[in-house]
Amino acid sequence: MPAGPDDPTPPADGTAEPTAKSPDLVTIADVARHAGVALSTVSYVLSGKRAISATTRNRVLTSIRLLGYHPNAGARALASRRANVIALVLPLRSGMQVPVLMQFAMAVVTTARQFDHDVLLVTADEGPAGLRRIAASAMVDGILLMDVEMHDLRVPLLRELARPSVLIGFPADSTGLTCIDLDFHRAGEVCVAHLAGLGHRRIALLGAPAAVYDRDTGFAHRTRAGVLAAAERHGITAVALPCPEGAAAVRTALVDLLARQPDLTGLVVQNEAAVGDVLATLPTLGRRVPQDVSVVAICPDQFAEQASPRLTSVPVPAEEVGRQAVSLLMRKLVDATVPEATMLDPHLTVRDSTTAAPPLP
Amino acid sequence: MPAGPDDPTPPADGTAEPTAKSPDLVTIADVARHAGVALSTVSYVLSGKRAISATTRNRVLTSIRLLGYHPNAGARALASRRANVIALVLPLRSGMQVPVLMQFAMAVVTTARQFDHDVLLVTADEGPAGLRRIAASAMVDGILLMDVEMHDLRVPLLRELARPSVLIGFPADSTGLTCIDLDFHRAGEVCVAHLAGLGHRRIALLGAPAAVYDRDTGFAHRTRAGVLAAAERHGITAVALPCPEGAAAVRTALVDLLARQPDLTGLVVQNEAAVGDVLATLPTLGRRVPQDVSVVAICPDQFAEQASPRLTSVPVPAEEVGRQAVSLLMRKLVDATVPEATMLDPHLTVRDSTTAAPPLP
DNA sequence: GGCCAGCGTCGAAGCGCTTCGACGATCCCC
DNA sequence: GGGGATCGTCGAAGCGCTTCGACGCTGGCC
Repeated sequence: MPAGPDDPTPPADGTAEPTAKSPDLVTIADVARHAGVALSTVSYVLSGKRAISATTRNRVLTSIRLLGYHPNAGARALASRRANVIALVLPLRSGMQVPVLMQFAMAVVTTARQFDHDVLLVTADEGPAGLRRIAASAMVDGILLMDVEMHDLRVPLLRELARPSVLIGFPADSTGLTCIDLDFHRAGEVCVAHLAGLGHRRIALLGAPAAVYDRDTGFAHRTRAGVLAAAERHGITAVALPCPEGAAAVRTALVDLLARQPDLTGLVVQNEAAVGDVLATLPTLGRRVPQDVSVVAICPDQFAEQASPRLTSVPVPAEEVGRQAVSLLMRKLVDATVPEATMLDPHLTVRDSTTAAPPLP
Repeated sequence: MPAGPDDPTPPADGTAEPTAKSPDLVTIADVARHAGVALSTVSYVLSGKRAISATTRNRVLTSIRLLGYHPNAGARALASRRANVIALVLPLRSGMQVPVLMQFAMAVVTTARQFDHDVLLVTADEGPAGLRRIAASAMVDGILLMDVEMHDLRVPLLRELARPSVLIGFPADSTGLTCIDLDFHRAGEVCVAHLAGLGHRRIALLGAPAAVYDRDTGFAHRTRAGVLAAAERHGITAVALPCPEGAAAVRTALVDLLARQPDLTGLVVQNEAAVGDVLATLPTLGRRVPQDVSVVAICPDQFAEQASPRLTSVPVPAEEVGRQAVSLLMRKLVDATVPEATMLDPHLTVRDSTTAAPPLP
């Protein structure tokens, strides 16, 4: 038991038996009494909002430790009008983008804790009403919204909500909002530039499943736009197709694609759930990777490393986005002004799945 | 004027149209005044803890709607000693089991909302101290703990914590605790029984990555025990190996396995992240699935359906576990007694990856 | 030596809600 | 027709904390 995990200083006192069963029953009043100071003094020790002499502070801190005091969150929220909790709104549908989502969520929780905040998990299926409830009940101080669509119903609500929020992803109109994301337009361009630099002249983008485009999800559209723009600029031809998930569906999609573009030599894949199957299927269609077809993926590094061959990729920096999103939100909570738009630069890592274009037949 | 962002103007009574934007400023007192009843009456309308005449109730409800009233969560928690929030403790490490985790988390949130509770997301990296903090601060009414290890430090803490909890997974000693999980021992047995029934005499289990066994994670050990026990009972030989993730690592593992067991015809795979690669690699090692080797997976249905060939599998019923875990916790919150152990029955779905054993050479 | 500044501490007033006991009105039954 | 049982409503007392104004001290300065 003395293996206390992050207890600043465990029971300093030989005999003390503060472990007592009594759970949340120790209040600030108990601490004050035990330390022989006023209740408000304990509060000021905890918040640091007024100067307290070192002597008093130590006495209070000792009592706190001895009694195992933890401030009651509800009372604190009520009195201070700060819950020290932020909401993280995730899309309900599981399946798509899951590992990235998870990485992101974990980064959010970890970072929030560093700011002494907790995270309330909210699913998108409650829609705008859910946001309103969470905000109006003063349950959270701020809101982090993921998987924002271009024409998201929740966006106008957020604007009027009078609670700070940060969006992951960009809606069509982001004025007055704080948004952050990877710069997917540039990510698309970077992939194409890499392929073009290797001499590829006919390429394709295999993107998210069709449903994601239909839902008007920003990142998918932006990547496609980036790919097509860069292709035009480099004077190479590119087609962009959605890409389903599941080995069989991927095969069908590839067969289709190769029928349309038999002399295709470069592929950009933005679908982490499908990229493994793409790699496994291409050889069975007579296309070795990278000798016949070079593949660039937009996916988490972890996937790219584990694939075979290891994938040249532009990683989605989920952790970085999570961290920065929380930081932005925290700055807004203490009402610093923050930039409206933060676009993270894409970085392409060259691995084994791309090489110089084969000589023209 | 009603556009005032956080104008403390209370409904001036009479003619005032308090619909205003003012966010969390409408309190139960405003509602009471607007409806012309006592504050406590509004509270009783909301909680239903005392009879209220239909007339009064409707008047109050109308006022609530008109004013856009939402109870302040902090005040409610303070007064009622119930936060209406449960904690969901997830393992920090992303990567492993991610889609199952996500499915599970979503089911938890959705179910909790049906019970009018919200979910606080906690990562395991704060360890026991984090649990203690969450519980002692009365921030949550109950705790859901995932990814329990056999000898989990948090388990003894939970026992003494005086806050209801439900564990997903079984620690070595689960007395006094409420636990729920798929019955992995039987899941292992069911897989073996299926293969044995098809005439397979030499099989193997490819399990979780070695780290998971080293961490003493219950489900991995239990499945292995179930597989080995059933194999013995059926008089067939079985070996159990951990299975790494990533296409290249999977290939190595398979090559090893086939070197050790060249006449192997049945495979149980309990590693959703690797099963795709297993299927893709076996043919390249001269083993067609299912003609030469039958494969049964323990993985989410979604994976099994999308694989090629479609996998005979025992699904991990993540949603069901999530739902039931929340239900158990809710029952404990109103202090009903609940069963200590809930083991969900495994169900094997036959698809295209298993078939009768090839004739002996 | 007396005065004015902090400094450190205290007491009390809420924050918005739940809940308990009280108290008129009804209603029913004998 | 009167007495006791509801029924519906109200007022007030907290829940545990933050924060504001007040106040006694100490110390530097003229």
